[in-house]
Amino acid sequence: MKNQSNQIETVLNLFMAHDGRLEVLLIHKEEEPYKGYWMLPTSSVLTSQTLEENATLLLKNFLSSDQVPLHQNHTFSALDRYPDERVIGVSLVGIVDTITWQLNEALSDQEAKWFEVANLPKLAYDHSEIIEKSLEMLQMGVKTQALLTQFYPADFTLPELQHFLEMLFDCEIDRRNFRKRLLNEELIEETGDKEKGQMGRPAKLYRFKENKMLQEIG
Amino acid sequence: MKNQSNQIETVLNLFMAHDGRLEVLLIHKEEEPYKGYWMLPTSSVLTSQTLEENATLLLKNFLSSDQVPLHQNHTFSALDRYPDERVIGVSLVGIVDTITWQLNEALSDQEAKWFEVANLPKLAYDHSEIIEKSLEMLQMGVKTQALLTQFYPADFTLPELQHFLEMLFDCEIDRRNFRKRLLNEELIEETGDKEKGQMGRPAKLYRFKENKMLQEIG
DNA sequence: GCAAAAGTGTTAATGATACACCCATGT
DNA sequence: ACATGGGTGTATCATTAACACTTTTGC
Repeated sequence: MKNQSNQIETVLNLFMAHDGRLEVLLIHKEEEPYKGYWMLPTSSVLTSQTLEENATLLLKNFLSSDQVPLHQNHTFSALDRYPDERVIGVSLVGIVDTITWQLNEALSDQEAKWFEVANLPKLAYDHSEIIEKSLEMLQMGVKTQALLTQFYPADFTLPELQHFLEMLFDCEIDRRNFRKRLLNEELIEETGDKEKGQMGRPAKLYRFKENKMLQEIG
Repeated sequence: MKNQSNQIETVLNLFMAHDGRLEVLLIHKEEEPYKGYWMLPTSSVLTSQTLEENATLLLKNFLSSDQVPLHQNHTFSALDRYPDERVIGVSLVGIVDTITWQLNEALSDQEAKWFEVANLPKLAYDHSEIIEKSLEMLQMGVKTQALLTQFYPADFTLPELQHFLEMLFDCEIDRRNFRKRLLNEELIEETGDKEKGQMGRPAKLYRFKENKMLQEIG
């Protein structure tokens, strides 16, 4: 009972907001089991690493930056997670902002790709369930903590932000009230610049001012 | 890298609301390290168990009931959690209501005891940090999910409930507004009975009606 | 009848919702 | 000048916050 050993892995959920859409990074599985499926990146945890250290190393395989704060989520321990052995998976969620994001150039689209969350391919293992949980965490985090600023650290437009939230919470938000609220509560400020290259009137660019964040959306 | 093995334990956080106070179950450590300290119950996880199964077995050592739903919280992996080896600890939170609670009679006060959270003894390992995280989770859960009904499934008084929330969120709540809100939103109903044996006017007893729950407190 | 704690209503302020027209750009 | 999408203001409604006196019990 005392020296029972388990295999543990971290499961990395990297999310990005792209044009008001939510995307997740998946890699292509080249071997059985689940050959041809896509999956979240995973990595076995050594006894000399914390979960966060392990996942940060894993992250460096995919991004040019390792400055992505990771948020631990649920730990999955179902006996049939893997076909053969029991592997405990700890899910860690990272938010990649649109400025920092750079997929490692050594990786081809065949190997690793951003997928829109609303339109995922067949997923290996229990990764579909893991992503589901991560989405719940993102909703929670955007409401209560400052996760939104991690998606949009700077230079976002209000329509962009609005569409992102509408998608994440599957709801509709009134443009005028949304803008009014963010400005009245002095959460954001204009950068002075405007978006370019879109159709119609160009949108002003904003950034968040402080760390207080939206209390309720959706 | 593939067959790296880790030791995993569950860490059981049992909470109870008692007279509007929040209490946690601790056991007394009889051996080094941390001899004489108190700690949360823990149990090594076998490869044949899920975390929840393991913690449910652990729970049966302390309570006469095993009908306590467990809520998984954070997983702790710091390298120095234990003095000698690295043990990953998964924290699980259970809420014991005032009706179901029965400490296993084989246990003396020397072995296992409920402690008020505001007044804890010296804690072994990182259990102080673990309890801290659990409290955050309880706050969250009481706000958004129906965790409050798990603390008070039935026959509570409104002052009792109010004091519990005031303690948990470290805030003050107006009696009249609190009562009005719960009744207006039709969350609770009178049982018809009244509290007995207290000083002053006896309080009416209530129970929750449905599963919708308070949205915002504190 | 006195102390202790529970129960009750009204008003003011604040925040949320609903809604329609004008403005800046590219073609 | 027209199509596209972004920016703006006001009135109403709902929710929250503030506040003091009366009622029921035990002693």
